Amino acid sequence: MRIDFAAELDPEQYRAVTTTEGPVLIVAGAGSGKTRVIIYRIAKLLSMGVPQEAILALTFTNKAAKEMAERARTLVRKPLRDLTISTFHSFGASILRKDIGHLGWKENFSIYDESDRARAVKECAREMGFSMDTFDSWKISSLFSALRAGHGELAGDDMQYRHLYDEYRKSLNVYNAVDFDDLIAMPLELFAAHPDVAARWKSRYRYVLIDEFQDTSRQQYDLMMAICGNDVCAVGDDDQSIYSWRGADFGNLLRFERDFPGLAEIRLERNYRSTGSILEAANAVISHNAKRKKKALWSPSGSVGTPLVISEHPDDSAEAEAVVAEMKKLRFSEHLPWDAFGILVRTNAQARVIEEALMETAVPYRTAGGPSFYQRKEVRDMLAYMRVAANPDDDMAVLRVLNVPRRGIGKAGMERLVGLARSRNVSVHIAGEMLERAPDGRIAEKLAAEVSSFFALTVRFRERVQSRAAPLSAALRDLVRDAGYWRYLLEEHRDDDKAAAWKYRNIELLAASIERWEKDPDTLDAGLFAYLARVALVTRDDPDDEEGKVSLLTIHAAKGLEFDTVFLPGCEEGIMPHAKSVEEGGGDIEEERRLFYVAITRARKRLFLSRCAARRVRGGTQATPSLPSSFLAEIPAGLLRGPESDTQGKSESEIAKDFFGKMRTMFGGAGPEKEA
DNA sequence: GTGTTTACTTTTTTT
DNA sequence: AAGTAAACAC
Repeated sequence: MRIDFAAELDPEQYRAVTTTEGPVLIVAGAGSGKTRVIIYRIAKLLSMGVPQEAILALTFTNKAAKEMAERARTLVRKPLRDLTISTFHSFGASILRKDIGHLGWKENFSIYDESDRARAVKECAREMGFSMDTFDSWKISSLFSALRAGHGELAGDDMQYRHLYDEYRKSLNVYNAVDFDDLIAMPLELFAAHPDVAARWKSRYRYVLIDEFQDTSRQQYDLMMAICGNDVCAVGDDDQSIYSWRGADFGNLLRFERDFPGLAEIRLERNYRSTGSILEAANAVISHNAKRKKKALWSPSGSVGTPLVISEHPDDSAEAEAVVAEMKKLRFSEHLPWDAFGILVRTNAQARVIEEALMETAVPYRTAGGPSFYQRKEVRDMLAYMRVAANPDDDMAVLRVLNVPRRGIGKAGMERLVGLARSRNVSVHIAGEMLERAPDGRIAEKLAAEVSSFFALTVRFRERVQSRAAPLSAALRDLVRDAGYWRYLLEEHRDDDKAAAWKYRNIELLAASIERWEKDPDTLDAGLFAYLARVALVTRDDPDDEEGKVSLLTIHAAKGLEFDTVFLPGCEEGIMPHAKSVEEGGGDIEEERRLFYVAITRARKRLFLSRCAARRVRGGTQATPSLPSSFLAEIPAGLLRGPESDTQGKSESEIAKDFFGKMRTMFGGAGPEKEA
């Protein structure tokens, strides 16, 4: 590895990379080469002879972790198998994987996502006799999540759930499961109760690097402090803090300065990404925030670029069509590939209309919104089978597939089992065994037999995988057959076998992706548990940057990315800033502004802002017409211009298309689509 | 015990 | 609009 650090980095970056000893805080503005600095820093450490296993880099999203690992490998040009680059949550999971025994869980614990969590909370509530018709398990379970993550508290009406919370926590232990928040909270508990274990982890990592530091929560900060020594480097930008709703606390920047008084603070304000107009707009907008470290991005190239374009539309589908039309125009006039465009939305719901427009015009696109592949019913069923195999006490998984395909265990049977389990404070698996040993009557006997044949299926699966008789993917394919799942799909969709085939295909895709993962040389542990831990933490598909496609993303998902041209539809009061953040109490307008800032700074050359008066909201049209976002007024007028007049620079067919587009929005309902 | 109909809410953002 | 959960019929 030969890297000329001084030549490949600017002076501030160079300092950030080479200040390897002692605490460092890097305040890195948008587009200042933050990821680059981290990658080079890792390379620097390795070039100094630091062993890979002594380096820990923590990021916030799977996507960032993956990208960082890939870029580091490319730069260093050798495999980095012993380097730890992971998210806080998966790092927490790996700590628990080794040492959860100290806390009274078993190593084969399951990781619950929010739907498992909500369901578990619901079970507990039912058990405790809450009236289920008014009980909102999603709401309560996210309250519990906040509680566990160390923000939010039980107050007022919510006090009644205190006992329920305790019950929920107990039930997780019975299920031998932990939830997302436990992945951070439990390692902290572990370290507090077992200093020897803490010392072992701490001694392993000599150099610790934290990315997106502004998005870390207080607990994550504590976890960092438990692991790191004095050679710790935090990289962040308070202006890009957009996760406070899940406990991110950019007060950690101040805390860090206080906890490491002698730290070196390095500021990266040189922006290599955007034109002068875009930077000026971004700086102007963010300067309205009172709570921030003062800084200003500047462009070393000094190019001004084109003004930002703002346009208004009668409704959201007209807005979507305008975005598509503009892209087609630029693609032609500037020879831009599709992947030069990013369409950034505040909410996933906004993406729908745009997706329709893209599909209609056959524009290739990728999206990170919407439920992930792993959320699909048939895929979740398969994962549930695997989870039961790994951890038979995982009741949420058991209840999901115990009668899928139908085994004649209906509502009554389920209630019987769950009732028995709850009364003895054991999992359904154990309850099934108890029933088998001491059945009372014919029905119980039959029930017990069915339950045990279900578990036998999963045990067989586990044994094959663990004895390495078959790789996971092959074992899964067999399981689909042995469980009769394929036949079940056919029966479920008797009237359209297309749907059945589609679902079967998804299962095949799952098996194929497992196979790929198993064969990947970077997979250190191709075991069942490792796989499940991995997929549990993937809540969203990170679309592998497919080339040649427009990106349609939420602003949150777009953080860290950049595009030649960015579209920002929905610049309306209520969307951006979002209504939920404007209303009384917990709302945080500054965070919304940061979100707007993040969106603006994704653009390299062109930025198109748009808004519309009427938006379609679940069926009907929105009650009151929307007003323009108050953030728009914060952009200096000199940087903005309106859309070009309709006919300018357009081909005849485009003009014609526009004409029909207008007709459609004026009269509605022209064409095959139905009107709400 | 299972299949069908009806009532109803929903996610702001993500690990 | 869509998808789920509960209510209802078989």
